Formats: sequence, C-alpha cells, structure tokens
Amino acid sequence: MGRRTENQKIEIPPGTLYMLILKTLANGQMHGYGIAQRIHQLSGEVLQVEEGSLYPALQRMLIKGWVVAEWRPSENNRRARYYSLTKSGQKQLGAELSEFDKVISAIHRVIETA
Amino acid sequence: MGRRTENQKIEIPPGTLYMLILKTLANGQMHGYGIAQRIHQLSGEVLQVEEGSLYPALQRMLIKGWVVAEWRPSENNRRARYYSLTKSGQKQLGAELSEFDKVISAIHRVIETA
DNA sequence: CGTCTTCCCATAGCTAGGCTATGGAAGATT
DNA sequence: AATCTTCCATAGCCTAGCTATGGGAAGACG
Repeated sequence: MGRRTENQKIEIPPGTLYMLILKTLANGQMHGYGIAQRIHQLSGEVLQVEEGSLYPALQRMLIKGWVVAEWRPSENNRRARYYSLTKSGQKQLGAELSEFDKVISAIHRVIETA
Repeated sequence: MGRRTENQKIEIPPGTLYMLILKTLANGQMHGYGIAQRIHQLSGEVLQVEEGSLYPALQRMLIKGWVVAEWRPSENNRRARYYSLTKSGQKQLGAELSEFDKVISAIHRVIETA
C-alpha cells in the first residue's frame, strides 16, 4: 500500500547456502549468528540468511562432517556454538565453488544468447 | 569404477528453471522437447533439463499464466504442444533476470572476499 | 528491580521445486 | 517386426528453503 519502495527481502537461492557458510567459515571459527551477519554484510546487505534456514543447515553440515562445533562463550559473553571447517568441509567448499562457476557461466550463455 | 572421467551430469540450480524456459520462449513459440534441447545446446552441453522437471514446470507455468499452449504437429510431424509467452510471462522473465543478476553479484561479493 | 532489547540457539511443520521411474503414442529406420 | 527417436505426462520421492515459535542469558534503561 505504501508509496515508499518496500525494502524487498532477498532470499538466498536454493543450493548456495552451504557454499556461503563454508566460505565464511574458511576465514576461521565462527558462531551461527555471526555467520549470518557476515554473509549479510559482505553481500552489501542484499543476502539475508534466516535463522530457520541457518541452524538446520548447520545441523546437516555437522552430520555430513563438513564442520565441527564447540561451545564457547562469545565475544559478548553469551553461550555460543563455534563452527569450524573440517578437511572434508574444505574439499566440499572447493567442489561447490567450481561447480557454481561452471553452472553460472552455462546459465549466462543461455540467457545472453537471444 | 571406470578409469575414464565420467561425463558428470549437471543439474540446473533450483530456482533458475523458470528463467531458462522463459528466456528460451522469448525467441518465439517452441515445444517442450525443443526447449530442453535448446537450453542444452546453448549452455554448451552443460545444462541438462530432465523431462521429469520440464513438463511439470511447464504445467505450473500454464497455471501461473506465464505461457499459453497450443497443440500443433511438429517439424517432424509428431504431435507437439507449442508454448508461447504471455505478457505476464514477459514481465516475469524481466523480474527473474534482474533478480538473478542482483543475487549472483551479491554472492560473488561474499565468495570473493576472503 | 522489572522490563526491553539484543544476542544466540533450536525445532516443527509447510512448501516449492527439483529428481527418478514409469508409461504411452506415433513416425522413422533397419 | 523390432527398435529408435520424438514428444508428452504423471506419481512419488527428497532436499532444502521458509515461517512460526520457543527459550535462555546478558546488558541497558527506567
């Protein structure tokens, strides 16, 4: 209804969440909340990772063995769970990055050919 | 098991199928089978749209009103259903293209910042 | 001190939209 | 006749997003 432009929410495209999380963790240990903030910030406030997407994803990544977790107080003295990449997670990151590149360029070829 | 590099199958990333189909139809009427072939070809044989993905997607697009369909014999004299874009479909294509651009650049910002 | 905000985690239940598997009909090829 | 290719379509599965909801603990503010 408003005349103002709605601050349109942008979701992450399905399939890229793991990659974004893995990449973020490649810089070092981080807790979930921080991961979401960092992705939001690095993307220029465009990407928004919902908590209901993030935590389930992290659980799946634990099960897959891509990350390990450790409880530790945060910088703000709250209880937080810090995640870090395993070898397997690093390998996965590499695979996802190159797959992403390959697929995105293929898509570009399609949508640029009129 | 083989020593040869498997011709690894690449799926289209969820969320981009509509865009690829819409874009393909922007060049004019085409039947389903042809759409899949064209996407495959334009992508440099990288993207592979499965029939089990394509036809349900086309049905959904009919319901959404992005395309209309017409039965007509194909170039090979087979029964074929030709799809074409509606106004609404053209609008949707534009929206998906610009959204895609926006999100992909945001993702690049994240994965390029180490 | 009570309340609010911020930080941080987590799950249940829904939904969209891919996939595999399957089936069928009709023309072309051998 | 048998097989291949073209063309359509659906059922049933699964991944992985989402919203909605809940809670606990720290710090700020009145």
